[in-house]
Amino acid sequence: MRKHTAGLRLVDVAERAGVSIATASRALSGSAGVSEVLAERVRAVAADLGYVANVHARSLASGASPGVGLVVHEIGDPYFAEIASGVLEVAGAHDRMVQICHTGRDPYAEVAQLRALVNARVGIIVVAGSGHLDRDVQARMKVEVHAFEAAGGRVAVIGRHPQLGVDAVVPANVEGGRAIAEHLLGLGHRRIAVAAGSRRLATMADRLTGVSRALEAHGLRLADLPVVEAEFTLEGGKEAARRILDEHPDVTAVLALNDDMAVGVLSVLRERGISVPDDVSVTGFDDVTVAGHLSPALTTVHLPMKEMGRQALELALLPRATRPRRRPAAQRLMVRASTSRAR
Amino acid sequence: MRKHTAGLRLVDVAERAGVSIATASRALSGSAGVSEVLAERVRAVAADLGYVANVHARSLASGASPGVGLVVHEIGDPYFAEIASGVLEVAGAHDRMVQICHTGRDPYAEVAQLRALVNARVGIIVVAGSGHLDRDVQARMKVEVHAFEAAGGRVAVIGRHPQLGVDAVVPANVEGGRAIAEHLLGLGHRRIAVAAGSRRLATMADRLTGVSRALEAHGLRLADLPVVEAEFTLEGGKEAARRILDEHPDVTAVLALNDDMAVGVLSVLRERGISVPDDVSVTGFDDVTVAGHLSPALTTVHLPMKEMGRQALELALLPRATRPRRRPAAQRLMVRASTSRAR
DNA sequence: CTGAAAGCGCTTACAG
DNA sequence: CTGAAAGCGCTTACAG
Repeated sequence: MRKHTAGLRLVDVAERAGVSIATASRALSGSAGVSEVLAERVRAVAADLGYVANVHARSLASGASPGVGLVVHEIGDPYFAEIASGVLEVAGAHDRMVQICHTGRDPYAEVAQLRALVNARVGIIVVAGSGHLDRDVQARMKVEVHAFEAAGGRVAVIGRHPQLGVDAVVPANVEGGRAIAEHLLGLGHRRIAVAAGSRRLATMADRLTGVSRALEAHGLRLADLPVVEAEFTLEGGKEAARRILDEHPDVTAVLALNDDMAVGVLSVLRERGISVPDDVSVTGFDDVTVAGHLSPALTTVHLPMKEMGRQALELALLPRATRPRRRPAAQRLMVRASTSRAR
Repeated sequence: MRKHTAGLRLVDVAERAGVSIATASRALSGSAGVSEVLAERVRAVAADLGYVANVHARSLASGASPGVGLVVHEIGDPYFAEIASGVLEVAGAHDRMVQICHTGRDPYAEVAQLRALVNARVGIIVVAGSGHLDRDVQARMKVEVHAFEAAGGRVAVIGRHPQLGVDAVVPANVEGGRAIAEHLLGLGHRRIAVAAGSRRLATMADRLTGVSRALEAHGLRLADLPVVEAEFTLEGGKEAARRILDEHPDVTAVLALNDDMAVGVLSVLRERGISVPDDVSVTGFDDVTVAGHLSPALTTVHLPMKEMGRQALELALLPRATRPRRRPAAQRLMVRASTSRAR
């Protein structure tokens, strides 16, 4: 904890400008009811002195806070780092600070972080992690979010959050899943294994739904394919790949449901001397910046993460609408070097 | 801005516990001078009610703030994202929120962000961006930092910040530069081009110093090599690579001074059909998570970014020492597939 | 050990 | 349009 020594206070600029602190306050916050002459004088004095209002005093007195809270699963992940970049960009343009929280992919940690943010009295919260399909998690999220909104807070989420009823930026996960699966099917792959994250995540469920639809269009069923669940990370991808290769050595393609996992898959394949794409094709999802520079360059589904971050904060900056807003984020199939015709 | 409706206040728990708010406050903050019986009763009531103190009121009254500010160049960069991950981890363990700021690599923006953080009344600031060699920038940084420290704030930096005199985590940039250059020289490379970021950054200067020393040990001089400056990013790497190839088509190795740039270099080389490492060897610096999974896997210098983030915050969490503390962070040469004997 | 009271630095009805 | 004053929700000397 830090002790402030007394800095410059509103009284100081008020005195110097020869007005009351009430007038000074109004002039500085730009509220109506001050003559332009006085307002201008006060502002000049403040600028001259380098005065900046104490956020805590201001927030306490007004009950309003300019802070924005950002909840991510793991900031070290490129997916979230790129989203955060977009959020920071917009926050900067609006002179707002962003407080960021990790959840470590634990849905209950997410609820706890949400509460911490509410307690920190931020005015806006952006939740970048995927929604969860677990009823209990949903219910808890809902409690926090509604309490926050009831108190005047604004929240926007990235991804589908069932039942939450807040403004959302929703990436085309279903379409992306379908597109990437179509791509593999079109190349003649039938023995496809899926490296997936937790199926309890809405994002995961949606991507799998897309994959399933593509399969059905080809007379196949997702249930007949090995779908290996692991952590939604590079390490998780490795683990999934090992299980896939051990249990289903005849697969011709591994469809990983995010790029991190795909990188892990590529890594295990390389270790085992299995050539990509000659022996096995591999795909990812997200198209993080490095995806096109991997070995081999990764065929994946592009999602505009940074733009999604920007849009989410922009939504949250808007006053609340009567019905939750929904901004779709388009996907785009990126065919690169990690896929080829089935052998 | 958000309007709070009245939440639970300290009075509420004090009343319910049958004590004064003074006692309640002391019990909850764990300060001495309350009987254990009362303290326990108050804590039980607070927990029961789900009471959490209003940070703004607390900060205003006590003059102390638990917030930590983190300044990075660009959170979308894996280097900074990984550092941020370490910072968030430690912050979480200490129940502190972190406010994060972008500088977009503009040193003056860095100074401005620092000031914003000071105004936001955080108690701790971690500066993750490299120090700058420009005198004017240094002086301004120093002013902000000292004002902050004088007011009781704690700051730690990552990287060398000349003249700043604060606790620092200092990566072995000189040694790393020397190691990576040694590696190339050992492979017989002599016509080496350097893809560098701004030489005004201390990090860059240090890495170049290391390179220079290695060269001298082989009777060469950095001044005789093409050192191309560009942005310290993937795009900058591309630009540098183009200039290097156009102006010095005979180089046998490109030594990029961070991984982002190296990725850009690899990308341009691929475009032009130049084989790595057969025609040209390429090296990076930092060893971001994906470096080992690039095409080809990148020979680079490993720096423990996440650990550096952790250590920086841990330093800042310590009370100020009489002399600034210095935690070195070791480098490690990672030889992978992007380098081979000079042709 | 406990409490009444002042004070942190602002904002905002309420008067004028 | 302007100002005196109350109040936001805490902490912390100061008394007892």
